[in-house]
Amino acid sequence: MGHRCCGKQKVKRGLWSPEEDEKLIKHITTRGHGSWSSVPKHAGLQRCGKSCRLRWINYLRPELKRGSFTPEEEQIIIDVHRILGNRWAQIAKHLPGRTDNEVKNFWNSCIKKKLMSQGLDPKTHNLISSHQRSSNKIGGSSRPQPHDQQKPISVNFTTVNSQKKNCSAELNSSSSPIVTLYNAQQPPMVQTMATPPTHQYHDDQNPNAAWTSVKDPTFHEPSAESTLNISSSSSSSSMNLSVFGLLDNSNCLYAAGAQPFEAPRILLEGEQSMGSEEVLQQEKEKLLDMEMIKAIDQDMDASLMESSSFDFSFLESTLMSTGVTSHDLNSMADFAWNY
DNA sequence: AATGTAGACAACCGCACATAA
DNA sequence: CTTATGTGCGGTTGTCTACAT
Repeated sequence: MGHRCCGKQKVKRGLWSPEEDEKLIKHITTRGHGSWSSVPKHAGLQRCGKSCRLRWINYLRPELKRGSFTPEEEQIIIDVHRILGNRWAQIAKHLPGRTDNEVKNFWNSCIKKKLMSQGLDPKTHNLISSHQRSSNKIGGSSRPQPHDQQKPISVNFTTVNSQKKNCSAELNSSSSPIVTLYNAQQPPMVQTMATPPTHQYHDDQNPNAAWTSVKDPTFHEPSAESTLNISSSSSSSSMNLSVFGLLDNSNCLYAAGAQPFEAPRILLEGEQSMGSEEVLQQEKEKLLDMEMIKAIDQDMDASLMESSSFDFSFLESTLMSTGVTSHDLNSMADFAWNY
């Protein structure tokens, strides 16, 4: 039987036998994989190189962590997915010992359903309108959601229990922030959250140490004045500008590949113009943002706003280099506004 | 007990990209 | 510059198992 990637050779397909596994492990541990296409020949396997590579990466590698996902891992997957979308390989990099395939399967079989049962679109992490849900049959449930027509809406990730025995990674009420989400059909709005975001920390020196959730010290309680409406004509992009630092705290919207665009600054009632020190501080922050945007710009073309063509791995490395880790993404993505 | 169904996971397929010839 | 080859990735399909009818 032929195989597309191996041409004429007849190769075995389907599940791997323990004997095949043994051969592959023996070969790779003693000689390394080198060129994957030559592995089957040298290891005495009737498989294609691609299949050997996949088997090794997804199943046989010694550093792989087996077993159910922990609640912390699940939270990381949700957080990173909110930013990166279906970039499973990138998401898996945040979870040592997990493979992209494993993450993808876990997402499709478990997390996706949880989100949908909460009325959230697993693609955008936004609330699904009742119309969308009934027409798309998302979640398979027609249970009406009282908040469908509202925005913004606070959704607590702790409300849904696992329906399957294997979904061991329950969302943890103590570590899950209340996230403010917006109906994608409504004009975007930036609003502070009802509760402070939490950051999760982990002792890098001690991999076995438990994750701890800490309230974001920079969080300020919402005030009536802090709600800000932003209108836009763009309708297709789902990019979260706040995540990218494209919108800074002085209403400065940064366009890709262009100089920052200073939106008209309207003083709120009772607000006083800033002193020179405040201005300096804001300029400093703006510069930091610009540094990051400049770095991103180097790797982005004019189609930045098409999320499909955006280099997320570069963004990630940029975020990392500025000290932002995946565990900080909770608070970053909490101000999700999509259009 | 037999059959159907859904979920979990493993594996495959096709495409895109990088690099060497 | 073009072509061939290898690798990585995301989407999809296949298989096994547990549970329901």
